[in-house]
Amino acid sequence: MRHLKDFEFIEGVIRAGSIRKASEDMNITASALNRRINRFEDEFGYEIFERLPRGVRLNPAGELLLHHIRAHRSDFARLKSQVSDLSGVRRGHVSIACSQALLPYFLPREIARYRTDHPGVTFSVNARDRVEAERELSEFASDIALVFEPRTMVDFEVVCAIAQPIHVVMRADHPLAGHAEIRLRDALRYSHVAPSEKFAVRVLLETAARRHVSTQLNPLIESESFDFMCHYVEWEDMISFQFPIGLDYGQTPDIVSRPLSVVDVAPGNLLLGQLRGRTLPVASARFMRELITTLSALT
Amino acid sequence: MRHLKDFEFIEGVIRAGSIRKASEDMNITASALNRRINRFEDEFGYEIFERLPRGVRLNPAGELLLHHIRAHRSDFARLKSQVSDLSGVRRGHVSIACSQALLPYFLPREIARYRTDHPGVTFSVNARDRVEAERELSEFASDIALVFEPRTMVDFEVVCAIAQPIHVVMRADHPLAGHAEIRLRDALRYSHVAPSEKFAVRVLLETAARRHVSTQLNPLIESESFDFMCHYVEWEDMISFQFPIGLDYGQTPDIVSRPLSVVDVAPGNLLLGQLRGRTLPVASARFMRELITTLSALT
DNA sequence: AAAACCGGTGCATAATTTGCATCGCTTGGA
DNA sequence: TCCAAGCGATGCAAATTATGCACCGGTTTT
Repeated sequence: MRHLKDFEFIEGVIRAGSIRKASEDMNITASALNRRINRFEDEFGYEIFERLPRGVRLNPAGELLLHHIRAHRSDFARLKSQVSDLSGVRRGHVSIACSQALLPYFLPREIARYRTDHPGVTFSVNARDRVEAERELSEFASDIALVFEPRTMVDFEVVCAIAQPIHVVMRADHPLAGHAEIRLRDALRYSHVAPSEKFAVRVLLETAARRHVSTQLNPLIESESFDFMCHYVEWEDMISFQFPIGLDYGQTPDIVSRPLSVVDVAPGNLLLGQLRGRTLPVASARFMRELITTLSALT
Repeated sequence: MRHLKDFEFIEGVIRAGSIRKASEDMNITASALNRRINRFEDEFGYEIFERLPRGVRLNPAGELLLHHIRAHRSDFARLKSQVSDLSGVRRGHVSIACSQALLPYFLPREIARYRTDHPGVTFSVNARDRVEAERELSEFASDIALVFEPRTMVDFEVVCAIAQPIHVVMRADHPLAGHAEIRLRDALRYSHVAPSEKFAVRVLLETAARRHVSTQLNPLIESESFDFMCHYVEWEDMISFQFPIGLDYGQTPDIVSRPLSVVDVAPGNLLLGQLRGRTLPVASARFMRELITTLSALT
């Protein structure tokens, strides 16, 4: 696409950090690339790079331009997908940044169902924590985010929210398995594994535990992988924590989950969101609509 | 701006309706222009024009592209105004489509006040009816619309709404001037002028009148100019109708206005709006914020 | 003090774009 | 029915523009 050439070169220079390095990456001489950059700045009316002794760096105007470039590129992709939709082709791409809990059961099921109707639509799905997810949205690297309790919310437009109480995951023969609902102080008496503070589960548990001096988290094992933690309890008699949407009901009979009492621990909010004010590509918008339907039915 | 060249040519062709005509307008040969269009369609992957015997016309894909072009151009202008804002220059342009009622008093006062703080900001202000206003927004021809009761609302995002009861405008010695509030059936007993059905005032009056068989509008004079109508009552003893925001309180002592009873006639909604989902240029966004403040204080 | 990078520039060359002439086609009026 | 007018497409040479190469002056690193 001809009119995006300059933008591509600019992004290349940003990535490489210097015009010379970028020129090697992009099959062009440094002098030609240099002239393109200079010409663009001339026409644009403002410098977008600071010239440093060891290369170049975006100045504030350049940061704004970079955001514009990304927005424009994504807009153009959306335009193309709209146009190809006109010609009856059901194509497109959906990129999702999500919490780990959605990876094993929820999203595979949703995506597979969606793809039976839209086999031409491709997906990229990546686990991101709540900070990364928002950054990806604002860089147009992901269309849709589905995360628990995103931390900063300026660019994150919440499209749908559902509450998920934290569940205790344990072997079926665990003493707590008899309860329909588990009190936090009971749970914490047993050996437990827990995720790091990066994750909403841990934050919610700590917040709840701090309400009473007697309750306190003492995870014997910390991990960043919920997959690991939930499987660990199969091998050593411990309890783990996870949101129910990340649990596979009835698939593994020797592992069970029971909700923590919401009296003790506030439920986590699973938030479906996108970049504020952005119009999503058709495929993403359609898939998001499906997600909203499914999530709404969960409550 | 180099990367917009193709877009400019495409818009030129759309305007002219044929490549040859457009080529005359734009200092280029028909053959060169033809090749640019063809090359663009090649790279874009889809035809955007239907070739007709007497010229070319946009196909549906082209319509989408046109919207993208307009959005991109406006985005780029916004980017520039953001960048010039960085360098401390308070510049920019605000374009407004509004109902007639706002032209004589409200907007001049608002704009003048705004410009004392931002002397670098320029304005364009045009009277548009409620259908035209929305079209201008969606074509990026105006940033802000301020109209009574816009008819179709798909692309119109309401940012602020205030209710305005219709006022009766008359000479100070008119019998009705003694009432603090006027009943519709009383008003319609007197000779009156009225705007055409294009205007919200007329629609609201007709709707109200239809509630009783006895009340009926019989305008002796119809006009599309509220300015004309409100001044006419100075010369012949009639009554006219207008929203209070279009009236100049206390400036002309021999002309007075009194509200129609809201029991009889529903108030008109003055709606401040923009194109749905659009991020306005900085200057427009700031001015809109001012408008919201002023309008909110009116209620 | 020298080597390694960096962005910028003059100049010849390569690549692209343009203008001109012309083709084939459809349409509207004599 | 035919012909002129208007349209988009295209081959080819000229003009314009971008590129590559060699090199400059500067700063940082060694």
